[in-house]
Amino acid sequence: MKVRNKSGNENIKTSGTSGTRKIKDEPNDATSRICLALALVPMGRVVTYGSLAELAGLPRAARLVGQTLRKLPKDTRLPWHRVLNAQGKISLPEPGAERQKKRLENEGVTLLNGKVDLGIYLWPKPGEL
DNA sequence: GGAGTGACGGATG
DNA sequence: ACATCCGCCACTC
Repeated sequence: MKVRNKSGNENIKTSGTSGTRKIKDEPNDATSRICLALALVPMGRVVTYGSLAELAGLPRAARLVGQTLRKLPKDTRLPWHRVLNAQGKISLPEPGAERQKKRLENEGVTLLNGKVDLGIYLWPKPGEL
């Protein structure tokens, strides 16, 4: 039996009571919801950090998305490569940027001059969700 | 409990 | 279109 969640089981605990949380914490922590929202992104489509945060119910927490993705394990099945910044460009420094680009093109996402046309690939489109 | 941080975003120059 | 600055939010030390 393989451990699909090496730490997944309770990987994201601690922060529950981080303090900033005033009333009760919601069913899921922010990090968890970001992962869930990310899992919904269909292949061949992309989302921006900001929109993903919003989809996760965390408007304005775009940076959180970045920090969260940063912590993702290498073997994660989440489509982290479908996340781009609001400019339609890859934010990842160097190491992963190339891999991300390759994966995107592999899914049919065309990068023009290193940029993706969000008007076409951004998910969800109005009325689509 | 407090300060620093970041795979961002939007406004400005 | 590009570079810079400031603001945001939750996480980490």
